[in-house]
Amino acid sequence: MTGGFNETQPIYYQLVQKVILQIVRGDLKAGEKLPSVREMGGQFKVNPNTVQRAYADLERLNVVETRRGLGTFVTEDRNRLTQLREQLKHEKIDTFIKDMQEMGFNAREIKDGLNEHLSDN
Amino acid sequence: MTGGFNETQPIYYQLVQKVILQIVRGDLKAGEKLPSVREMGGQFKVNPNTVQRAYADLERLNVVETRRGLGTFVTEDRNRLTQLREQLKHEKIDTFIKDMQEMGFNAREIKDGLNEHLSDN
Amino acid sequence: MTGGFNETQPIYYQLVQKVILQIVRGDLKAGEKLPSVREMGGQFKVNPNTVQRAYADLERLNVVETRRGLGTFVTEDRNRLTQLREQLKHEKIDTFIKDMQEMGFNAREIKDGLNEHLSDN
Amino acid sequence: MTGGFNETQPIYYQLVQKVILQIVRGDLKAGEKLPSVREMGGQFKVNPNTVQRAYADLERLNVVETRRGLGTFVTEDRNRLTQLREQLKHEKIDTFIKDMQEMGFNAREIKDGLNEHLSDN
DNA sequence: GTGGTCTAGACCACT
DNA sequence: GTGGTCTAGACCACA
Repeated sequence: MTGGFNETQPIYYQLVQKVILQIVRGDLKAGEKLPSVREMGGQFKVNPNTVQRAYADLERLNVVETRRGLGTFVTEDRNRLTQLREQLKHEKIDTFIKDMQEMGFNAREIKDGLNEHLSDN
Repeated sequence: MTGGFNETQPIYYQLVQKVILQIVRGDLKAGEKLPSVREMGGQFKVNPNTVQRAYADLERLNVVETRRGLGTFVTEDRNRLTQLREQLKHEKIDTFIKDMQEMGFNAREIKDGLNEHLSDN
Repeated sequence: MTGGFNETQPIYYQLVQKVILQIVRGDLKAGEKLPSVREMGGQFKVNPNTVQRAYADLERLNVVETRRGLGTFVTEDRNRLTQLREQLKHEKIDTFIKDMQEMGFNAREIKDGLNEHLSDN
Repeated sequence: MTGGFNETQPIYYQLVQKVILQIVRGDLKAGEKLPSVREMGGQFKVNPNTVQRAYADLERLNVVETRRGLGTFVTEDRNRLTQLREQLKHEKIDTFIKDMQEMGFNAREIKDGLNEHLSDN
């Protein structure tokens, strides 16, 4: 609504996903500082409280750490970060396979379909 | 996905997906009658208004037809149904590949990851 | 500040503790409905959003469940509830012992001290 | 305790507790000099103002004395120190018993639970 | 009426 | 300036 956000998911949750994606891609590295809640709020035309909520969720996931008066930082725990990447990869693949099988496609069709699309690029 | 979030998708949208899935799987065949709005409302403990909205969306997608006084039926247009199946397959695969690439995985890793998971079964 | 709350702990957290205590005592039983966020907000002279935050935390702890449009309920999972009671008991005892030992008291002194106080009642 | 909350206690208060603990344990003896405000500030990565406030509280409790130009010292009043130890012991035990009883445990359960944990060591 | 999300604006502790 | 908490008030989907 406000700044290029999808409608059905809550904004704070989209922010969570966005940051996780940046970390998994390596755009945000271990120990790196995230924008302040006010900065990111301005950037995405969103209330700082909404960003705050996203950061709180990220902290709950042990993906970021906040240091009082200093800011919010990607965790220094590199194990957590590689674990996160693997976890997301497996989840993504699992739900993809499950969805395809639910639609009635077998392993052969899934692989072939994937190969077609990958050679498109 | 990663945390304990409520399902954020609107219920009517979940119903749309559910019906489409049943059609694609062949559980609901061309011309077959869908449960009435009330029936399905009772079955899923959902307000009939919500079911109504889902059926309206399905009609907009040319997947079902409503016949006044008779009920709602899967379209007789079998081309539309096979087309639907192909369309969903391609969409699913496309977004899967896009998501994986966004996370920084290349074609090789995607294929390998998929093969691992498929051989699990 | 507003309604009989301790100063150093955030209000939402005090609410979390309060509800957990009521559950552990058995004042709130499995499946029982909690007051609505607006009700409890009025009762404790606190903003409904603050209550909302407390309820969200309780849900994260698998202690309550919310049902859309219906309200917030103590979980039906009785195992979780007895587990919670045991967990709190052990945590309480552990930190008590740890604190006493840090202050330089040995097991004998801790037991004796406790017995004195218990016979006071 | 039960969830992943930030430490909500003010830092100055944590310092007060820390010093009192050292005194009660005997790590800091009657008349002994405490680290200067700056030293302790550096040691715990805390603003000297915060340490200052902690020392002021300790002085109010008649646990330390500040001598201008010399520094801050544990009181020479040994009676005050033994009294402090007893006082803390009783407070600790009292609130422990009160908390356990609030959670619905009776004297028997409290004693038994304590004995289990003490024999663990 | 019920919970869920969001905004605007405020105050606090800490650096 | 930074995150953390809280309020007041609004809108939404759901029952």
